[in-house]
Amino acid sequence: MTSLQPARGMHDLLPGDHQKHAFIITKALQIAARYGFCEISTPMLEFKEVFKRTLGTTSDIISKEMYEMASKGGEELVLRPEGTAGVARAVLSNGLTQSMPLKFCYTGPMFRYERPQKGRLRQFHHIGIELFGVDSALGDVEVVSLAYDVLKALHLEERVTLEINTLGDEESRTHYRTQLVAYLNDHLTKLSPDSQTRLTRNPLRILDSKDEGDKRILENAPLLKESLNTASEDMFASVQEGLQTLKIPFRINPHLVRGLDYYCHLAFEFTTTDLGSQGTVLAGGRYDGLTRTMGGPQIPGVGWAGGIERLAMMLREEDLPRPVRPLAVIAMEERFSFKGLELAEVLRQEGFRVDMTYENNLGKCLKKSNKINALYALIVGEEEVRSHKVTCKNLDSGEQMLVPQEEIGQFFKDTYPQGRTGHES
RNA sequence: GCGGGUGUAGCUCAGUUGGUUAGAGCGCCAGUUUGUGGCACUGGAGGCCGUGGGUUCAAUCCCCAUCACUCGCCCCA
Repeated sequence: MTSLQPARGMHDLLPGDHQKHAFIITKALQIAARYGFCEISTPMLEFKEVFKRTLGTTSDIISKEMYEMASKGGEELVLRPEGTAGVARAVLSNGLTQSMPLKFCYTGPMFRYERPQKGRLRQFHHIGIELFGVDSALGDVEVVSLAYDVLKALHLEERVTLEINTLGDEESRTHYRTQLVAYLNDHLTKLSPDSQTRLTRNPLRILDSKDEGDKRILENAPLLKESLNTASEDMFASVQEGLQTLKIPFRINPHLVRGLDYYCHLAFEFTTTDLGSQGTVLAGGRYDGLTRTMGGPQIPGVGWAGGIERLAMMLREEDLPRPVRPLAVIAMEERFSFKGLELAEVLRQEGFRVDMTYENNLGKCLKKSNKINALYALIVGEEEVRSHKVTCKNLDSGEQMLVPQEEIGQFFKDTYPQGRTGHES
């Protein structure tokens, strides 16, 4: 197949969007660092078991959305559909369990074989954090607070709603599941077909149903709240208290359920109405049972993942950092091109962004300089070379002056200090 | 995976109740200006009308299939 299209649900990230992604990632990592989280990377390919054991075989992700392949040695490998299980695996593989707590952040592509839609791709990108080894609500609060700070840094906090819920500990959840299943079984025939299958696979998910008939039945269903044991209740209360202390607005949504098996206690989602049906922009929760399901020791954990594409779609142009305006070098004749390149190199060493204009026609080159939004054009022609100077033209004001070539670095350091991107001083 | 919509120039979109050379705006290139840009004017390039098949004297238009995107469901970030 030689179609010139990318494979379904796979998108090229062109410079415009790439900048948005980079901006989101930079902000998130920066803020994560303030909370003491370190960046790690885990492989995109993992043994299938890593996800199968932990996410639950009934979840859609495991049952139908994984890109699977066999290695030459016959091992079952999959493209990772999410980040948490891989990070947890890395904790165990590398024997990091000795020094808790562990605070990690990560970013990278994830893969799910789903029907693509806006905000739902087959290869998409997550930015996520995981906190291991803290079983108190303090961890939950800190993790949510970190998420909130990231959204604030992206100027998104106003357009997003934080919903939280608790799934309780294992005891509470098991108790509740029995109650709920018993109740729903009485209304089995009136449930939507989707919910009828969910009843056996993942009954808690029915709480989240959008079907009107289901919603009516659920009005009288037993509440998870009533099945919580005191430990679970206290935990949830502390989380709320912590969020209130930090003035993070939230709403309790008793119907909020996470799809993956490893979640317990806190579940939360930041959602938006701006993105159609893919409204969840960042979500996570607590997963105390995860490492044990993997065959390791029991290590409590909380974390979240944000969908970079979804966040990027919400960004407004004015919230993005304005790119630094470059300097444009124009050689009037071909024989002066290397002179121009030499000047460019001096300025690049000083941290300026310098674009060569590549042609030898002044009018054309000035046009090109405008197009790349250059602030100055540096013109090197016969006169300049003879006098060892360079014409520096401000493209906003039209003013221009002759600057001695050996002073060019200092000249721009003085007149255009903001232009020195990435310069280490 | 289920149900609906869309696919015409680089982008946003007209259009043809089936009929010769398929249009606009923006963008791009060139000229007016061979050492001075943005504005303006003039000209130009660029489409197998998503792809494959069918009906027809004739298909960009009708039919079928397929691919991609999109909306809702499902699921999830």
